[in-house]
Amino acid sequence: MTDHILVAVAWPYANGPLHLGHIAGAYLPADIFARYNRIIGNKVLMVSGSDSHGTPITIRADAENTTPEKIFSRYHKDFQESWKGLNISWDLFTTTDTENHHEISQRFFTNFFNNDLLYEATASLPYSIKEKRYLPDRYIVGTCPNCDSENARGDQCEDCGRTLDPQDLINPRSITDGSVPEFRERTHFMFRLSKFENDLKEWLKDKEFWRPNVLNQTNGLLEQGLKDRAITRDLSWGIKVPVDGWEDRRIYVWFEAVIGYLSASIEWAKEIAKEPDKWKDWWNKDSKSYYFIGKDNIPFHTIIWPAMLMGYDEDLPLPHNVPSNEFLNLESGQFSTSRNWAVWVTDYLSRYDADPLRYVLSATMPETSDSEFTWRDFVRRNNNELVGTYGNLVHRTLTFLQNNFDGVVPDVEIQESSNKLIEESNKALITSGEYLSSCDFRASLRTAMDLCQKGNKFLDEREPWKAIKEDKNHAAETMFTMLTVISALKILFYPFLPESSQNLHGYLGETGLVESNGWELNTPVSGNKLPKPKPLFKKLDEEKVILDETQRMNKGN
RNA sequence: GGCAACGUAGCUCAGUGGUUAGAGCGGGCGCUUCAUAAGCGCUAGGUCGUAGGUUCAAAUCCUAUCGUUGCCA
Repeated sequence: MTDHILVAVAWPYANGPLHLGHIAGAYLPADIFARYNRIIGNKVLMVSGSDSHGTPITIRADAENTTPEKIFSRYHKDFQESWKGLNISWDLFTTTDTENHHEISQRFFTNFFNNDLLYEATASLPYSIKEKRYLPDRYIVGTCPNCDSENARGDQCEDCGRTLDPQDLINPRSITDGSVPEFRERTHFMFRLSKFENDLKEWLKDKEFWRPNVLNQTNGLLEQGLKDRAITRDLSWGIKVPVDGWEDRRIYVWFEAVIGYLSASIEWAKEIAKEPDKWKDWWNKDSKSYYFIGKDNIPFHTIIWPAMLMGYDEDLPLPHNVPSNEFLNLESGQFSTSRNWAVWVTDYLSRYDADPLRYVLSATMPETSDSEFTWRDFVRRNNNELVGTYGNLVHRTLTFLQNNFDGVVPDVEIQESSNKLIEESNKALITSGEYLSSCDFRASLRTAMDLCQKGNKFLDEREPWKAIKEDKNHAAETMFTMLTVISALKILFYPFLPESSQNLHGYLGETGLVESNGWELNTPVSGNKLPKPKPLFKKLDEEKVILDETQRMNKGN
């Protein structure tokens, strides 16, 4: 049966380039999941885009004396390059700065406005007399009332981590000109989030298959009770509030960014599929939507976005699963764009291949707790696991076939002991597929690696390099079995290592794309002559890589 | 301060009530040579953050506490 699967992935904030933490957290698992679903025959729509609004971007633009458009397009370009290099298989990666997205976001706003889901409320907000405008929270700095740090921001103190209001700050001042803001009463629109509490609780009842952190955190928030949220801000960069007299306000980013999942699907239908209604195939109750995000984003996808969907149109499907990941750390520290403690994707790709990174990040994916990327681990996994265990198994098999059988798949009768290994290969495909369906990516990858070890063991036991001298049929039968195992590995590793699998597909004498083969074991065809293979992966010099990369990081690139 | 997740071998991580707690890497020993000196086998190493409790039985459940992380105030 064909399912429609929406793979919705967090919208990266376009105020800095992508680093490995972003990839391990959301983009790689989403891509693995999308590739798996396509190869088993499901209809996948995978969308996201650059989040182009919000104050970090305007702050950066101010600091660099440029425009928000220039900032976000710079990083949008970096994102596009990263996706291409890493083989992230988007159907559409757009931005929130499209006419389409503005229009659909305003449609949500107007719909809520008309259905009494919005109301006006006043709050005391910082106003700059000098600039004659209200300032965003982040534009105010001052002394933290909690820890006395002198550079606390209006939304949060970086030193003690406490969340703040600009009014809490002692000696508040504007970051643009140092002037002291005046606090004035200002009216804004609020979204009646509290109204959806019971419906959300009801919806969550059958979600026991969600990851514990995601489910329990969501339930915890619902137990505490939901609060209505301000939906408009005093900004000039963003989506206009579609109400007369509100021309100088913008819709708050938290509200419009999540709408991107829907607006991007609509854009895809219009611009890419050229069938304007096609998006509906993924936005009805028979489809399933998966939201790949990092743990900092959980409430937006398990409470706010579902509430918005309920409020907007009850026929729209709520998230089926939100397999949020925890965080990836780098060499015992947190990834930090501002402190430049990161491995940037495009920079990585200028020195190394995509598949080793995809492998290492998959093997240490932070599915249940924060995990860690170290260069030593990267090189070791590349050399021992990819090159040594998987790559070498493939290479020793294929070169043996070239050297002793002229590269021709032998014609043999399969023996009992071989059947056992072939059965294992089939079992691996089933088990691994189940893991992928339930978003257990590490476990799926482990299943593939286990089969490699079984293959290596089989070769060692059969010793075809000895058999070839006395009993060529025996060696031939071993090789035929090994070719079968390798073709299973090609499929098992495909969602994780698409490039290597495609190469292996070719070395096994197949033409066309590996994903057209389906998630099943293909028996080699006797008599086929296979091309001369090349190693699937490159071995790296452990000490050299560590030295290089450590220097690079300490220099801050 | 509230909510939530996590804390298990040198390292990275599995393991949610039941025999002597597991894997991969790293260490030690041995075998093998088809292969990118890759592969296979054996072995050492842990009072499962701490303290109580429930149970015939707990890494696994409960309570407290410490630590890390995220969200919220």
